[in-house]
Amino acid sequence: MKLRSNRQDPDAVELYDAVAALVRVYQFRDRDKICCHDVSVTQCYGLEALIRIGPCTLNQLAAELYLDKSTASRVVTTLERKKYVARRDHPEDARAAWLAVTPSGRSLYEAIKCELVEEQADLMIDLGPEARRGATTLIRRLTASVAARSGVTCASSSCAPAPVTVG
Amino acid sequence: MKLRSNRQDPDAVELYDAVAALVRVYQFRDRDKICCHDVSVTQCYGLEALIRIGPCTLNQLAAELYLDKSTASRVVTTLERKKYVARRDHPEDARAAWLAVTPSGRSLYEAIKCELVEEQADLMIDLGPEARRGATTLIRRLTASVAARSGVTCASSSCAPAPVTVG
DNA sequence: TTGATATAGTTGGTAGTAGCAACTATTGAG
DNA sequence: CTCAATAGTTGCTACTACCAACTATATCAA
Repeated sequence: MKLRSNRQDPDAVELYDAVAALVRVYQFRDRDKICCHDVSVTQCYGLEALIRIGPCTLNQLAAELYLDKSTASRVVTTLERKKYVARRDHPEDARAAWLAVTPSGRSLYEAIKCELVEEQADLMIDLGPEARRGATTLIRRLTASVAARSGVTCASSSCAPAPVTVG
Repeated sequence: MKLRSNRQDPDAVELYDAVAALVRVYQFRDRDKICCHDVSVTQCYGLEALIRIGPCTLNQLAAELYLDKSTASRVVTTLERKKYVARRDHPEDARAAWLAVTPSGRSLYEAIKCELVEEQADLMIDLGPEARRGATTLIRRLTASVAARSGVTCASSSCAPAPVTVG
């Protein structure tokens, strides 16, 4: 593990600033677009996760969304009330729920995604062709790196009592 | 304006998926790290904005954060209660507030940023040297593109009354 | 089988996020 | 001076998020 220094890696500072700005502006865009429909951003993420991983239990969904199970439960409750998700009995475990997107949930998500992708296409016009390729690859790699480190809830270098983590 | 088509640009779909994943995983990381300190993610963004643009009015802050002024007001109220921000009288307009970060607010933000940048440095280890350069540039360009289009709250191609979406 | 323990999910409680609408105070224009 | 516009605050509603406590079911062990 790298020692903490007052003088930080300038590349890291730049990348932090860049990603922070991107995340903020995307959060806003998502709020702006997604909330025009019947759902909030979190609800839309929930729908997306359920479509991506298929029918699953609440705990699986919560893990997928990096949320507490109680929060996930309430998100599902709202989506259920709006008829976009159905809670059924789990075939093998009577304790567990079996969450599935309804047809109307699927088509809502398709509509939202369609609009967002179209926006994306519009703004890629400003990017050169080789940049388009590179951007996706880089962002994926970055995401993978963050995700790989994020399993460790609060035990990493920062927050916790005892850092002493791996390299 | 481009016509909506059933067959969407595959590059755009890829980039949308990649950025969506990045945003989600960053939101989680931010929650995880920032909330170990005394503030929420939104409060931290508020602090960051105030430091970045300097003392300003509430409306300016709200615009910077893409938030409604009422939400911004409450965020400031919380930051004020925690002694990280001070509300003073505006020198020229008696209606307006003059928001300034306190020394303790500044040092809290520095500490948080320091940790996040360090994380960033850690995960850049997984990126090749040329990728590091490229990533920042691309993400900046992408952010600028999104931001440029985001002034248009709900008047763009999307949100409007009648989507007539695809199958 | 029964009892201890673990797991899946829900619910209560608290704090914060977010927008709209209504309101107060102040400014600025005519 | 009066009226419209603007800056901020507050009431309201819905949702997000966590922890802790709880119910029901499952699983392991004796």
